[in-house]
Amino acid sequence: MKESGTIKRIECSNCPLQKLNAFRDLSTSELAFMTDFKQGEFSVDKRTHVLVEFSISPHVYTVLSGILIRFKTLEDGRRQIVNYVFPGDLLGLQGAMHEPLTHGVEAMTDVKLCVFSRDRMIELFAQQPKLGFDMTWLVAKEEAALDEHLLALGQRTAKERIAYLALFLFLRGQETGMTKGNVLELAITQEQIADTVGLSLVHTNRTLQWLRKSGILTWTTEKIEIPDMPRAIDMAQYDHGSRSKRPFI
Amino acid sequence: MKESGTIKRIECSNCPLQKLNAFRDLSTSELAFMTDFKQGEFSVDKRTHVLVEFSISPHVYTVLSGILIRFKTLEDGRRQIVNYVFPGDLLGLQGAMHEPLTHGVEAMTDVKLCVFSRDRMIELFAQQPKLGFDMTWLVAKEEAALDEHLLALGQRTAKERIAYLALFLFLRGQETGMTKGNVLELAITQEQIADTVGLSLVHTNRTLQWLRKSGILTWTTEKIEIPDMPRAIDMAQYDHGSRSKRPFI
DNA sequence: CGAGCTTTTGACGGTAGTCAACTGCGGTGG
DNA sequence: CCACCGCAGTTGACTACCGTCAAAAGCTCG
Repeated sequence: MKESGTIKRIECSNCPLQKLNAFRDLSTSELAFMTDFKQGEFSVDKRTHVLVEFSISPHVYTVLSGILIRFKTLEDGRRQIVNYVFPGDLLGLQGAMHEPLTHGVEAMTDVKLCVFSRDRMIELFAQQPKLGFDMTWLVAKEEAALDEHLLALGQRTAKERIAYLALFLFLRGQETGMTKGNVLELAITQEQIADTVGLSLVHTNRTLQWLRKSGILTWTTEKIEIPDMPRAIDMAQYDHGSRSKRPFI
Repeated sequence: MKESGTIKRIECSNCPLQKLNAFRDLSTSELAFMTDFKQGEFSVDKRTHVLVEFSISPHVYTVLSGILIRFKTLEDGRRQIVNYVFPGDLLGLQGAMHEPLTHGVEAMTDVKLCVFSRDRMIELFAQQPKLGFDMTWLVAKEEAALDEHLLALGQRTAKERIAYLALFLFLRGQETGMTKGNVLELAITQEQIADTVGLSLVHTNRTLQWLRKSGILTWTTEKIEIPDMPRAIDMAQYDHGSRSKRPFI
């Protein structure tokens, strides 16, 4: 559990996310506001714990690059990964101002974050209503993703769940330009997969082998490869849903 | 699947939710704005489908009274109830303006809703930034609840899950003044419970009997009774979390 | 080379799903 | 009036999916 990070400032007008066509364009006024509003950048190494469950954080973040996990734990140590955080997503937006976090966040890859002050959040809503609106939209988008995860955990079988998760990660990676062909390079352990889909490590391993042998998808420690997309979608009962442009902050 | 409803207008300053101490007080300016912003009220009967999955809705709602469920379905008919909607909660806030809904909503009791125009939502953010901020907070609050549900489905056993759900419903009912002592009157079928916790109907039934015989909680068709609260909390590994005042719209 | 982590394999047991039938209750209509 | 129906809850028998325990095999790294 390393601790690391540096703070520096770059122009929002050069924000790398602007280039991705999954995100809407910001006006010059919005860009100017964001450049001022932003406190700086924060680079964290892989495996760093960015936010600690039950602690209080004065910051809100936006992901510039990299992937993180959000998770919750039970007293006896059982852990549930509740979602994966991709570039453009918000981080640490808890209900109230000074409440303890209800989940932890850990970087799965090296990550760059934009840092904002939690206390100044209201300024964004006051001065740039459209950005405030977008923020609500972003949170609502994540809520919709959690609905999907709940559907997976509650109704899908082991094979379906893992195929669903592979597709979910692959497609989100694709949106943010992290895929090459039908493969997403992402270091993930089988224990993390197990903690996401609510299966034991052993059963997760066996299910992964089954999916591999069936030719539907190959999921190794360092990458997800989906050679037979139609069959994967079928196996996962995956609903594409609408993939309109996301707002971003 | 009845269809019913009436539209009428009442003053937001008389909003019954204001009286509950789970909600923050609105300023007179905010109340004035809301009274204008609100399109009217919508009364729906128990069992009515308020929002239909995959359809497009021009409205956003707030719950004045009653309880509803949000659910998603798989093509083969499997259904997952993703959350319960209580007074003060938002309804139908999808990401974009004109995207099809990703979940359906059904009234579990007779319900009164406040109706707002989806297209005019941006006005709320522009004219009452604090309300816009509150709206984001509300969505974030629900997201936190979904995180909890995911933890339950992914990590908890059958007994724990059902105890968790009973507590969750009871406590939310308590917040909104719907409980009497240690009982919440709420008509719910075992099939609905099963579809929430991701267990089969038969196993749900057996688990309910086990919890009843153990004296932890009695959950019948028409009410939830929790005679032994400490043991229920222990069984569910329930984390109270912070119960600060919610914003409301 | 050994330490530690991740993946893999085997054996066994238990929790939970499926199938099917039966009960109890309220509503409806012959 | 009561037979009949539909719905919700309950029960039994059987199955199987998945969890647990344990150990071994691969890997990376110091």
